[in-house]
Amino acid sequence: MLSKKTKYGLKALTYLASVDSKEPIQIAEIAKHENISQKFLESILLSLRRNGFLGSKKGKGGGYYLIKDPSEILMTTVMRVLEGPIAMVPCVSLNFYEKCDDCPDEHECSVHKLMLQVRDSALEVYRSNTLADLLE
Amino acid sequence: MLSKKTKYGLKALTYLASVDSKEPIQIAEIAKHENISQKFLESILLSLRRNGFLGSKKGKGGGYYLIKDPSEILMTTVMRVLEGPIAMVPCVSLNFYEKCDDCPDEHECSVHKLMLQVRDSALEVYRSNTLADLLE
DNA sequence: CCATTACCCTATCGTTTTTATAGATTTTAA
DNA sequence: TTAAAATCTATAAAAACGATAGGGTAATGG
Repeated sequence: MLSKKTKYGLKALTYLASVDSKEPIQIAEIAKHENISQKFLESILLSLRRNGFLGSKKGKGGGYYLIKDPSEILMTTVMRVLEGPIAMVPCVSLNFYEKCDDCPDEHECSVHKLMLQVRDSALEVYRSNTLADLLE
Repeated sequence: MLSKKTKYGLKALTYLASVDSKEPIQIAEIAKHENISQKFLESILLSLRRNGFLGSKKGKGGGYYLIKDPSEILMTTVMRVLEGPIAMVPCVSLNFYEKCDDCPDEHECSVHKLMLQVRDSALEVYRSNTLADLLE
């Protein structure tokens, strides 16, 4: 299951991209427009800022804004920041690899074999989609 | 993340297919061979039986056995029974559809759009793999 | 009858997710 | 300089879920 964090994060990014304004957009506006808990969204936007997707401005007239062009924001990086590993099992993860403690040999493991294919197919989707692609 | 239930279930199915015996295999043997908690495996095998993948025999010499040929066991059906929906979001699920309560219109939703592609790509993998394919 | 093994129900523990609460800090506008 | 508007920070509560254990019941074979 996709976490709400990721879902809300994607929606917020999409909204910011659709508004296409250089002016910062306030959290409250995004939350209202996307039916999201404002406080929850607050922490999501914060992590998106820390990871280089968003810029922010404090005080009156402040808010969040996209730092890069939507066509340069790949879904692979967004997903990894919001959702974590793209692989369904750590032993097939490119960026979050971890050995299974119950598996003596990965190369003999049927689960490994299947999940490798699933990872690759998901990766291809994320790689071929930017934020701009989700807009229209 | 893939749940351990699914992981263990797949491993158990693979083991039963690899043994290729008409004789029932005991839970304890599967659990030991795959390093799985026996009690947990118990409930997993039970649900696999209830869903038509396995047969069982009680008492001395009892155990579980495959009811169909491994080449006829599609990963789509296995995954749906063990893991649930293949889609990451209910609003793009074929077998477990549910409307999002925060989304006024699915067709306008960027998350929907992306997750539709992810679902289709995963589906293609699961459809093209049977239990027999995981064996070798 | 007795040992073995699957079946079934329930409780528990731990983790993660989601949301809520409360305030601190920074910036801007007047 | 002051007040308001907004982001930032920390905490924790609540809910959901995952994984596992315990103990008893039912069937089966010898």
